[in-house]
Amino acid sequence: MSIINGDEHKLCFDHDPYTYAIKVFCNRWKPLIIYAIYVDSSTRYSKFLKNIPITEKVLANNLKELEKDGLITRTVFYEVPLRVEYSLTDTGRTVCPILDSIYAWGREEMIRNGIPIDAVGEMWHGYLPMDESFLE
Amino acid sequence: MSIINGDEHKLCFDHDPYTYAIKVFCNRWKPLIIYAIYVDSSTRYSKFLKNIPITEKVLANNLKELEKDGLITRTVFYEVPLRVEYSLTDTGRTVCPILDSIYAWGREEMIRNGIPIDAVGEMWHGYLPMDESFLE
DNA sequence: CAGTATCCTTAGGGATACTG
DNA sequence: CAGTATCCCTAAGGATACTG
Repeated sequence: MSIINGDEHKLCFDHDPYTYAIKVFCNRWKPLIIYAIYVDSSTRYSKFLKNIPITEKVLANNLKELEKDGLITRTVFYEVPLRVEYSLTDTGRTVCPILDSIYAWGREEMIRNGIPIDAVGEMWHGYLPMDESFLE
Repeated sequence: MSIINGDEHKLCFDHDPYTYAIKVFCNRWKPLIIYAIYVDSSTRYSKFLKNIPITEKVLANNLKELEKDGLITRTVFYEVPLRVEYSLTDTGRTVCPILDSIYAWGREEMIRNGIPIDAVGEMWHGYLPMDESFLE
C-alpha cells in the first residue's frame, strides 16, 4: 500500500478514504437505491421511480456510478418490452451493514427530536412489518 | 414514534433517516472535522485549517451546523489572544464507530484499486503510528 | 486568534419532453 | 420499458480581504 502526503502537514483530499467512500455510496440517493435493491434482491428502473422520489436523469446518473464503482450489476433481458434488472455485487453487499448503522443512527436522532419517520424506510429496514403493497 | 408516508407508495425524503444522518455527519467535510476533534479530544479553528484542506467560510459553516445538531460543543476561553476549543458531545462520539467503518471501507476499496492513501488519515485512524509533527 | 463579508463559479439536482 | 436530451436553477463551495 502506498501512502502519500501532499501538502506536508495537511491531509490531501484526493487520497482520503472518507471522500472516496462517501462519493461511492453515501450521497443523497445511493443509500436508498442500494437498499431498494437489497430488499428485493434485484429491481428495475421503473420500480425505483415508483418507490423513491428521484427524477429519471438523477436515477440514471446514480445507477451508472454505482455500476462503474462496482456496487451493482446491470442485466439486460431481451424481451418485449425490454427488461433490465439491477442487483448488488459482493462489494455492494459489503456496504449494507454500514448503511444499516447510518439508518439506525438517523432514526434514533429523529425519534429523539420528534421527527416522524417514513414508513417505506421502516419496512425496508425491518422496523415495521413489510407491506407488499408498498413495494410493487 | 410517529410514522408518515407522504406520497402513498413513495418514500418521503423529508422523513428518511438516511437523509437526516447524511446531512448531519456525512458530507464532504464533517467526518474529517469530527475525527480531527476525536483524535485530539478537543481542537481549535486554526488547527482545523492547518490539517484539513478547507477554507475559512466552509469550516465556519460546518462547525455551526455540527454545533446546532448537537455533535460538538464550542467553548470560549477569554484570554489574549482569544481561544476557542471544539469538542465532541456524547452524541458526537456515537458517530465515531460509524465513521470508522466508513473509513475502513473506503480504505479497502482504495487499496484494491491501487489508490494511494493519505498519511494524516492513516495516523488519525490508527493505521500508521502517530507522528506528532503532523498534528501541530 | 477566531472568525465575517463579499464576490464568483460550478456541480448537482429538478422538470419535462423525447427516443430506441 | 428503459432510458436520453434539454434547459433551468440554486445550494455548496472557493478565494480573498477584512474585523472584533
